[in-house]
Amino acid sequence: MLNLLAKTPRGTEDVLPKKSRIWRYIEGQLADVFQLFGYEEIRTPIFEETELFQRGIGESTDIVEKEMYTFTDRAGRSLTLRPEGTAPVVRAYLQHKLYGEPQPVKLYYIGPMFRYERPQAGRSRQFHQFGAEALGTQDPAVDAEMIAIPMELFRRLGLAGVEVQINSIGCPRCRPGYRAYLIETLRPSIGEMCADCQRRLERNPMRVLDCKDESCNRVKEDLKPILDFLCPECKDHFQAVQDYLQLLEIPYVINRHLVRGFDYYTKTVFEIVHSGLGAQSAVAGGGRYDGLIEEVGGPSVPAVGFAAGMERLMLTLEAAGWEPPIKSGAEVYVAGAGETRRTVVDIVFRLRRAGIAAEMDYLDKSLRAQMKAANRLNAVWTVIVGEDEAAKNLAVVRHMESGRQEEVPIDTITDWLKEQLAARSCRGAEE
RNA sequence: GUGGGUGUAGCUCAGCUGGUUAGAGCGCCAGGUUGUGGCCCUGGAGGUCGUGGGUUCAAAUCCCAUCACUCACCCCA
Repeated sequence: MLNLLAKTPRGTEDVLPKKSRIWRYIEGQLADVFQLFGYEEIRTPIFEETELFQRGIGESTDIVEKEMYTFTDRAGRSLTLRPEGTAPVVRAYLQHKLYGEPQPVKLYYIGPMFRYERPQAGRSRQFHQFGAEALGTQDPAVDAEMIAIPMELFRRLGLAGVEVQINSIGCPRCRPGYRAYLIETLRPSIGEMCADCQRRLERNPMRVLDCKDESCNRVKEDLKPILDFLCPECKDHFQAVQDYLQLLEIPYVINRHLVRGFDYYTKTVFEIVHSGLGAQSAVAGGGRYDGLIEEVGGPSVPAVGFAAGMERLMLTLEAAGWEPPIKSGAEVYVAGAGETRRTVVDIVFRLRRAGIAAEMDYLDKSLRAQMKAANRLNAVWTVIVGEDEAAKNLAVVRHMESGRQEEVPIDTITDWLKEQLAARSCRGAEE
């Protein structure tokens, strides 16, 4: 269909104006919500030392094993396009010794992430996440905050039908016991499990809980949940997170099979899912990672975070029939008839300098075609400059919705329109 | 990496079992109104039928390959 050169690489896309308007709207709401919750923005590089992700996310995770965009620069360093946002934030926390500042440090980010995967609905190779990290506290109230932030954003956007799922996967003290339990209990019947689970049992036994294979699940029916194995500290913490969620009136369900793919998680893990997404049902996910900072060479500092997918969020909004509040393309269109080019250009630029969005024709079109364009742009007013009137310093100003029009002196047109538009937005604000 | 589906105009798609110059709706441009939008009417531009090969007198249509897109698995936002 198209020349390969006239095409974005697989798994990437251009965001054209129709969509970028939605992006900007959501990004605006996002900035407001983060501000309310006390988070400030951090912008980290788009690539990092490969080792940061290997150590942070975990050598045996799918991301590190087969999904990273890794390259060698001219000096022979191994660099990787960031596949997620937490490790870079933790790196920045250490690099700039933010642990020396008042704790917790609360940061948010938004930007592109890269994973080499087969694209499908809600999944691409370059995608965008926004997320937050709170470093330096183990207060379960912050765990709840990580769920409350995206929920508040969704509420503002009017997105219904999301479900919060939470679980606890314990800590280095209690999780090994559960892993051992799983391996011990399942190994005898390993032959009855699906191929995926046989592999999972070696690599990441907790993953077998998440399997969808029917026959395979019969073997696991009687398995005890990890919640039965939590140490007192983890148990209390999980209970406290739930208490806070109830206090905040955020509905949630406990998903005992929720595990998540990164090695760094401890205690609380959660996902926010939406049915409009197809197979990739999570719009947001996150959890606590009390061991990560130490793992990448820093002090032992507890932390929690979440990340949400921009494209996935927009898919859910689309599925729900959501439309962004869009401003019209131009407030005023200036049309010309006859030899009036200079006057038209003059009026347009004066309007723009006065802060009024103004547009004109650049293709020498007929007046009729210019009116069509004004209509398409949703212009509130159209200024029609005719030869005869212009000679008398006059122009016709037409209110597009009502068709009402009158003659206004050209040199007062900016103020006249300013007044009209201001009156209109006042009325709009009252309604 | 594995499996399924689909590639015809800018967009959404017709084109049956192969048969002249490949169509519709929407969009775009122009005109109907030589100085006035939305509705309506008329006309126009725009297509290597994804690409390459094969079968055939003849291929958008059948066969093969390839590429792209798409959905799903694995995994994740």
